[in-house]
Order: sequence, then structure tokens, then C-alpha cells
Amino acid sequence: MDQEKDIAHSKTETHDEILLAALKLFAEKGYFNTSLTDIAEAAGIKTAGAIYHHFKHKQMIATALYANILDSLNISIDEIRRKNQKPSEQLHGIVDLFFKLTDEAPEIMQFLLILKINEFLPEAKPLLETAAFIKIIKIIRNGISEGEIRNIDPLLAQAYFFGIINNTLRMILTGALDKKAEAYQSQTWLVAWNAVVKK
Amino acid sequence: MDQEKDIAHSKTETHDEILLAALKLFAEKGYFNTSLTDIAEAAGIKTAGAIYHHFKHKQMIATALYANILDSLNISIDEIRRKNQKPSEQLHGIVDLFFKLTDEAPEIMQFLLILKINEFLPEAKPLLETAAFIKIIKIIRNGISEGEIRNIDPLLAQAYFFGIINNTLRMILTGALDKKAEAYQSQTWLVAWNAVVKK
DNA sequence: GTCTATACGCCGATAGAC
DNA sequence: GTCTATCGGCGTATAGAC
Repeated sequence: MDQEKDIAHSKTETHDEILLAALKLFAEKGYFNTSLTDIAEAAGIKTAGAIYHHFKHKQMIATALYANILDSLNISIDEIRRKNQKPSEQLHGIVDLFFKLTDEAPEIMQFLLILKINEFLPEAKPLLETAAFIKIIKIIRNGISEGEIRNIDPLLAQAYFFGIINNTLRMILTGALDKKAEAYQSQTWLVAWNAVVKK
Repeated sequence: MDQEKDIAHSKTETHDEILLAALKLFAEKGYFNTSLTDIAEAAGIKTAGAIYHHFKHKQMIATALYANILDSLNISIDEIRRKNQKPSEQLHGIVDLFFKLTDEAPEIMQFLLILKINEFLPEAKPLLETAAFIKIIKIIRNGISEGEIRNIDPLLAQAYFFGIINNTLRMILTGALDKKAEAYQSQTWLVAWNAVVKK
């Protein structure tokens, strides 16, 4: 951890404006189609040069973004695990979160589900090796040992369960499905859960 | 259709070498991380300039690639539909094809499942509006009217079914799942089919 | 901390000899 | 049809005034 402050109120105003603008633009046009000039403009500063007082280079913006998103996701998952005992309830909480984020902060979900992160951050850990997602695998593993989830390779169970969830969200984010995420939530949860539940 | 010849034996040798090299590099590093110099080198020609005798510009390479892949996919799907009557069998045939391609031509599946195509081909039709994928939706629609598949929005059924299939394949392609696609095929088919079947 | 100005490199693309 | 050579532009990044 480099920063003392957390995600909500970081060092300076513009520091955050830059991150916010970058998130929006990356989600919208992709990393390579977004220039520092674009980001500067969207962040309310007139020149790209000013960005270098906040980030060493362009990649660092994406790196910080990635870290922040995964960090707050990790925190949310901790909270969900604390508030719910059964793996099924914990997974349900995560699904709730994902659907809520899709409606309320679609750029974050775009970043997680649609962007090919290691195309512009070759050094970054793949999502699945990230603290947040390791915890998800752990929840699934618990679900298996407690008899809620079928006894299959936890990674496969993850692939099936989140294959359904994430693909549905992806289609919402790209506009292929035209209602709000909320409209599909309960039905999609049921199908996903059914794909892994022990019957 | 610009070309008279089909995908298998196009105009010239190098024309195909270029496409093949580009496919490989795009799948491996992404479109924006691949320069025409890279492609030239991988295609066995010494200079990037020579490429322009085969393609108007870089985008056209990707466009041709995309068209070729979708074309041959479309043909395969026609064949599958011809050889199989029931929607369930047709879907099974498509799943077979996808798993086979993942093992035997992973770059093609990377192109389809992992690359964010409209990031470098903004004009291109989204996958789902493509002839091949419209036929897949049609198969699902038939499955619903014939009573094999549950009566839900065909697009949602597609999201669920291929969410499982594609996410599994994606994890194989990225190395998160370490066996060959074939090893997961029958199990994954069952789970995916179960997610949409009318019970 | 933001501005102006500018350096630098890389890549896409073109011209023209062979 | 492939080569050499080169142009032009854009985008990252830096230097230095304010």
C-alpha cells in the first residue's frame, strides 16, 4: 500500500478527477484510444503535461485505477462474508453487489468485465489471482465442503457460476440486453446458483 | 464480398501469411501492441511497406480477419444445422466446434472471445448482430417453441448458455484452467444445457 | 500545481527504385 | 511484389516560466 488515504478521499482533488476521467474514458473507448490530452480535458485541466505532477506516466493511471477498484471490491467482499454465514448467502451478496455496480457504476464493471487489462498492464496480476477473487474461490470451496455446492473443481464452479453472471452483465453493459441489470437479477441468480448447487 | 476466392485459398500466398501472422499477434499481444513491422516480420517479409500491396491499411487486416472468421463460422453452423434436427443437437454441435477450435485454433477463439473487437474496429458489427450468431439465437428460439428450452427471453437463454461455455473456454485460453478444452467439454455441456433446458 | 513550449520516438503510410 | 527511404503526425514525456 502506497497511499495512506483510502479510495473515497485521496490526496488531492485533481488526482481523483484524473482517475475518474480516465476510468470513464478507458471504459468508453479503451486504453489505447484514450490520450493523456483526452484525460486532461475530461478532468478539467487544460494540458496533458499537468498530469505528470500526479502520475509518473499513463500506465500508472491505469495501475492506480485497477488497484483502487480491486481494493474496494476486496473490502466489500470482506463485509459480505462478515454479514453472511452460508456460502450461498455470501455468493448472493456478491451477485447483488455486481448487479448494483452495473447499474450505478457501469464504468467500474466495464473495467472489470470488458477491458482486457493485461493488454495495457502486462505486469498486473490477472483478476483471478487477486485478493478479492481468491476470496470468491474460497467461498466456493467452503460451499463444496459444507455440502451446498456440488463437488467439482472450485475453479470450474467459479467458471460456471460467474460465466452466467458476468456474461449477463456484459450484455447489459454493451446494450445487447436493454433493461437495467436489476430487471434480470433474481432470475439470473437462480440460474447461476442452479448451475453449481448440490441437488 | 470483394474477394472471389474463399477463405481456404485466397489470392496470394503472402496475403494469407499476413493474415495468419496478424491473427497470431493480435491474439497474443492485442491489436494496438502489434505494429505492421511485427506483422511483416512474422509473415516472412522484411518490410512493413510491402503489406500495403495486400491491404489498404492496418485496420483492413483486422477487418479481413474478422470477416473470414465469421464467414467460416457461419458455414460451420449451417452445416451443423443441416446435419442435426433438434435444437439441442444443434447447440451440442456448436459447443463441439467451439471446444475443438479452442484446442486446435486457439487464436481464433481468442479473437472471438477475448479481443474487444470494436475497440479497433469501431465500424464492425457486434458479434451478436452477425449472421452466425443470429442463427444461434434462432436455434435457441426454435428450442423454445419446440419445448426443449425453457420459455425465457432467447437473448437471456443465449447469455446463460454461452456464459458458461465461453467463460470456461476463456479460462482455458488464458491458462486459468490448465487442461485441454476437451477435458472439460462433456461436463461443461451438461451444465450449460441444464441452465436452459425445460425440465 | 498548472501553464507553454518543445523534444523525441514510434508507427502508419507513401513514393519510387529494383 | 518487395525493397529502401522518408514523410507526417500523434502521443508520451520533459523543461521551465508563472
